[in-house]
Amino acid sequence: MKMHNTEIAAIFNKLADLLEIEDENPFRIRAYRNAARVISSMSKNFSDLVAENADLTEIPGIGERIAEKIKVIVKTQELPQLKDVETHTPAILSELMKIEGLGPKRVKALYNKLHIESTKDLQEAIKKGKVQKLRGFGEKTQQKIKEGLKHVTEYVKHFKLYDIIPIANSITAYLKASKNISSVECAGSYRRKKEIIGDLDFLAIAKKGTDVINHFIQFDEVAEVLSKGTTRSTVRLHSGIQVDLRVLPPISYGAALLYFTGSKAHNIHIRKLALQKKLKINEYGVFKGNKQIAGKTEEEVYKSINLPFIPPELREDHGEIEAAQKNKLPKLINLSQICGDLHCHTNATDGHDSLEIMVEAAKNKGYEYIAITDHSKHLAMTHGFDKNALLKQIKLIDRLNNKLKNITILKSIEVDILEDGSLDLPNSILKELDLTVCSIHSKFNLSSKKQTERIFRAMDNPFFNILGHPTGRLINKRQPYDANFEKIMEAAKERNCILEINSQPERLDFNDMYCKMAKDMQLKMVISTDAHSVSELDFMQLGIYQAQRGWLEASDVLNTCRLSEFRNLLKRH
DNA sequence: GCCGTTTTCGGCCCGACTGTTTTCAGTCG
Repeated sequence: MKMHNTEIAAIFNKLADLLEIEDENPFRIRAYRNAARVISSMSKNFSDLVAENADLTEIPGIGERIAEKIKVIVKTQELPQLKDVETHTPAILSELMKIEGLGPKRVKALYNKLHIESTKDLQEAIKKGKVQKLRGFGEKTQQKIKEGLKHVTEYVKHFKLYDIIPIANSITAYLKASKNISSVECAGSYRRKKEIIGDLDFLAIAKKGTDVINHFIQFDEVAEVLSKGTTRSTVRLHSGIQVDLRVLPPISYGAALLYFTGSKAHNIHIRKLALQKKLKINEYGVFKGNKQIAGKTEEEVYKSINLPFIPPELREDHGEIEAAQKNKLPKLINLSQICGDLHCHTNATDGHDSLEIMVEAAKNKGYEYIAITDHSKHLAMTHGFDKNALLKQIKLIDRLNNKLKNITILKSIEVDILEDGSLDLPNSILKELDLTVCSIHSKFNLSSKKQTERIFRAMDNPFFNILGHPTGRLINKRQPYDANFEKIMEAAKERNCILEINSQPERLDFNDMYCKMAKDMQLKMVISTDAHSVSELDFMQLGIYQAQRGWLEASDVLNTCRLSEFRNLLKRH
């Protein structure tokens, strides 16, 4: 069994939870949590790193001790130290820590005084009113834990960015309508454009906090007010998402925006740099002693520690601060640079709109080209094309291209990669096309070796151009298929094949880490929508966000090129 | 347990809100 990075990280997080309950050295605990974060955000698999005998201590946050532990975990699937801890602190207690309102101290008290080891024990103790009698707990705390217990299963879900956008917009509009508020920004992971959002963090600039907070909690969608002070409040909406609002004066706007945008790791790194310069950064500003020397804008804060502005999409402490220090931040790609969409379906297979309507919509977006990529026959449920159906579409496109002005339709297909790595249609027809998008839609469960070789073989076909949704993952639903994506990237580079960033909200595939890895390897990429209707052509923005998080510049993405150049870059040899 | 343009020892980001307390601990972000 190959351990995945998330599983290794989970072991360190669990160890950290249990040691926290045992009141261990908080810095050691922080080191474990930090390592867990680093491990889960690495694009390269630690099992492979260990197999290659790589020096893990070169990774920031991983020292000799943790490196040793990782090796043990990879080899034995467990960590003896965790087993030791579990002999006096049951592992299940780390589950209780996930309940809102319960931290290490309270979990410890519940375990020591009431022998509570499970959510069921906890429910019963609450029913009997035992919890509120514990020292330091009280009636309200017991009630809060009772509520927390309800939500632990109900709301332990994360929201896809696309689903959150309209919610964030409606809250922004609602807050902006208040005349007490001079500006509003949705910060947090939303501003960093993460694919998954846990909660929303709003920042409002106003002279008086109380009026703003009172306005906020009266928002229609608010189901429950979790906390409410003079400058800060937390609510839960009917949709289940938690929303924080923080109110600050204009002089702190930049510092606050930086602080609430995160990520936490980015902020910690920034603050450490400030300390080296004998400065203190908090959400109110940059301070020298007691004197505020910056904070009105984010630029000001960065400048105070000799850094240029760092775009929110990069703020993960994945090297952006070091890059900024060397003045080597990427010039991130943006939507206006896209010249065409290279993955679209029509109602000839499983799309909603006709070819003509899709093309017209692409033209209205100002695109110079659009590739029509209906499915191939293997996907029977989509009424995928056989050779004759594709031929018919090719002829239709030829006719349309003769009539159309200002846009060119590229003849294409999303052809299935079959189990043996062959493509679902013969080369005799593929050679008539301008390009192919080749994708896996079946047999997701092959072994890593077989899956990797399947894709190698597909890429060996001279008519293979773009690998569609390369990892096959569906956010919150399906893991990427087991394959060695680093080797696949190397193979793509050797063969001059292209990788797709699929902009469908539940795919966003490649993810940010693979994008960055592909950029570092100087691979060619395209950003496509996989649109099944006219409205889905708008998904391009989501793909752009993902590319920005992956540090991509226009020069990394082929569909920022004009048509003639794009055609040249498509050529395999 | 990690890390180093002040360090191989001695630091480790910083503040708001709540509830249970009579001055602060616990939790959260």
